[in-house]
Amino acid sequence: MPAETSQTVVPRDAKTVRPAAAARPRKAPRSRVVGAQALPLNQILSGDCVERMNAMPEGSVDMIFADPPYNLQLRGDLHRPDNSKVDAVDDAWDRFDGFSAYDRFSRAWLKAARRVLKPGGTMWVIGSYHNIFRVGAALQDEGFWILNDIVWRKSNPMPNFRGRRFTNAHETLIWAARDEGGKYTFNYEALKSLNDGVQMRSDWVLPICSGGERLKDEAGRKVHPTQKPEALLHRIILGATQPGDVILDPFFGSGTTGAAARRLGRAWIGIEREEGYRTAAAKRIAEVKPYDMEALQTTRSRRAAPRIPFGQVVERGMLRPGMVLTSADGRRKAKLRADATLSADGTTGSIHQVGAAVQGAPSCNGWTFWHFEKDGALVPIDWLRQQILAEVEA
Amino acid sequence: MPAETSQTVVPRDAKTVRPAAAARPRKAPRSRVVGAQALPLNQILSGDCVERMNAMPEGSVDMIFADPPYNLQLRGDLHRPDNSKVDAVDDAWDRFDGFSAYDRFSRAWLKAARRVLKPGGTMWVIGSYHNIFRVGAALQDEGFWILNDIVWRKSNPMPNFRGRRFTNAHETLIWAARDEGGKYTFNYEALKSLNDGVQMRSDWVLPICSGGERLKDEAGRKVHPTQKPEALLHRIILGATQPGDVILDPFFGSGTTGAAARRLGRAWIGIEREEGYRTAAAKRIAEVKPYDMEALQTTRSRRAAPRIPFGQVVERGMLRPGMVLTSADGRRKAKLRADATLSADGTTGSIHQVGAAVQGAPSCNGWTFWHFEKDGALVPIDWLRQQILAEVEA
DNA sequence: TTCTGAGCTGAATCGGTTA
DNA sequence: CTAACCGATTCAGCTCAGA
Repeated sequence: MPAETSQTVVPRDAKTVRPAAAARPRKAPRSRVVGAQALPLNQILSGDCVERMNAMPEGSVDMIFADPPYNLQLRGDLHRPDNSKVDAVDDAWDRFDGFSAYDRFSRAWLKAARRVLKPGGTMWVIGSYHNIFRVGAALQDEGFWILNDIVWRKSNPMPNFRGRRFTNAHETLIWAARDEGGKYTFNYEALKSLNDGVQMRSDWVLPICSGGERLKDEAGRKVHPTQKPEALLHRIILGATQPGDVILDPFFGSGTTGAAARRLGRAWIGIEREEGYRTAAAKRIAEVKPYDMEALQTTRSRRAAPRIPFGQVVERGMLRPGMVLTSADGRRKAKLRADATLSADGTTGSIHQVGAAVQGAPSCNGWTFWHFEKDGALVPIDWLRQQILAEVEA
Repeated sequence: MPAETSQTVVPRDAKTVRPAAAARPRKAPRSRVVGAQALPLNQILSGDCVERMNAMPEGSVDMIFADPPYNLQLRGDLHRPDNSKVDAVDDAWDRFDGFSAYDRFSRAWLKAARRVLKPGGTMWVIGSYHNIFRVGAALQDEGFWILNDIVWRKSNPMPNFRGRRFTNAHETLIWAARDEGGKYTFNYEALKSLNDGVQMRSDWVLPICSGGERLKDEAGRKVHPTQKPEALLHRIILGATQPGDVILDPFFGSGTTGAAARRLGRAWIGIEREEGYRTAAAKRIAEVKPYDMEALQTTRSRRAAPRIPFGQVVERGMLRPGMVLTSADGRRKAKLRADATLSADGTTGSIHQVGAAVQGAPSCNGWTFWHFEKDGALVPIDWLRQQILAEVEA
């Protein structure tokens, strides 16, 4: 793709982006005139998102997805235990001069975003604990009405290498209506069928964006440090918009919103300051093949079988720290501790480790080896796991 | 339990609450004097939590768990599809006049809470999307340093009856240190054990409080509208405090924090305005049987083990100066000198420095990198340290 | 062609002690 | 206070080389 001379980037085949709603024209227009101003559809606008949004007609957009800078405030380098260096987010666009500067930034773009939303429009914002509380409070102050907060539980997050905190395994999304009482779009049935027939919950398990989906440059480096998975946008767009709706992303980045919107037959508008991101996003979106409407019906999410750690049995009070577990024949004994480890014969460790140790065996399935007394009989602790499993699955 | 005449509620057997740290007195005191003021331990204080906290000594509490009112502002009643009425949270204490009143309330109690925290203390706050963004922003403004946000994913949430939103299936906790850079308690290994040997993530799956754990009055009505499950507090207390630490809960409610603290051998202080809750909580906590001391011994991290200098290994003659140490694959070699330094490739220094140098790595744990030959096999020199440790510990 | 193991990577506010 | 130094710390999933 040649260097851009105009201010906006238009995918080569923008004309084939066809909103699917019957009432829409067959050929998607490059712009839709609303009031005196034109609405630039299926294009990536350059420049500052507040200025760009303020130049757009009021009340013209059905949904906004925003992935603003997180204000991470990282200090030094971080190395993995194998001494390799973590490629952290250190871009200039993520640096702010303290909370108040970040708050001013947030209020400015939120105000502009709210102005361009239709009365029944909704907004999605994603963030982490570094910024999401400030953004959430600011959007409430601006008059948005929160409908849900959604947790994106990452199936494959980066671990905590130093062992000083919990693995940061999720990000938070806020779904908000422009106004309290607004008649927003929520495709309850579509999401329910996406979720194997049970209503969609506020926690979504999805992998991070990696593999073939992750945009790379010629040298194999990631194009954007925080590219979002298209599956996340798929669920958001499917649940909160109708085919043909206009979706605006003021922090367009690698263009995931545009790619998912095009695939799902929605119109989109991106705003992005960095030319490199605009170029990569335009190329990416141009290569997207929109789904047949029919294909939308068949999408299903996989649900992995949950793993139940032994610790849950203890936390839930099903076994009491201090009590003694025994083997089936009652000859081996071990004492349960509050962190769900066992201690016996001077060794401590997991149910599996201690089970192996007391037998002098190389390995052991502690779930079936260790028993507790219930109503006068010895019952394997695996019975307790089955109770939890049945509850979690239900 | 009789109606209270005094201002505080003391469980009948408060004297048996015994902090487990060796340095503590055998009988837990009703109060601990710090400076000029007394710290009321294992008691439920009445009245306003801000006033009560301000009457406590500064820097006297190890951990705070706070479950503030959620500011739900429900409009009208909520009915299930079968027309039964949902017993919603609509108590007077949960209504605030708009966001600014709630923010003033939040800042007041956060400021008071931060004052009573020890320098290395941490605070946990739980909330939902109605209030957590405001509380999170306020605590950042007050100087708290967020360590993690944690998602409590409910395995059995109340479904969304109207089909207009996602099932609200989680609540959010914020874990924050009093100050940036504070040396907080985090029992990494204990939590890892609790999670089957993999590090604990920021998303926790736990059932809501129901069944026998849920406090009911004589008529079978729930005593408190938002009683938290004890499993949640078990994990928090086990992970973020030591036995004998003082845990404060300024919104004590049904006393889950006190019950879990007592069970886990921690001292606790509750503050609660409503007499009915105080009475129920005191009765509940009095019935809690603390775990054995032995069960409270949790898996210790290597960080907490006494430090053995490598020089001791040489001094004791376990390794002989002049011999050659190698990496696990045998490719890197270094010669041991009498002052317990190594020399290789022209560089000399500690086991760590030379290990890093021969690999060209930024750092290296020499204990696990360097090996010596024992009975024909390569053994890491850390094995020798373990021998000394076992001897020192015994 | 298919399997296996080594290697790499991801929005990260990721030490503590002694001199 | 800073600086030096010790030494603790990772999970899931994809890619690719080699069998």
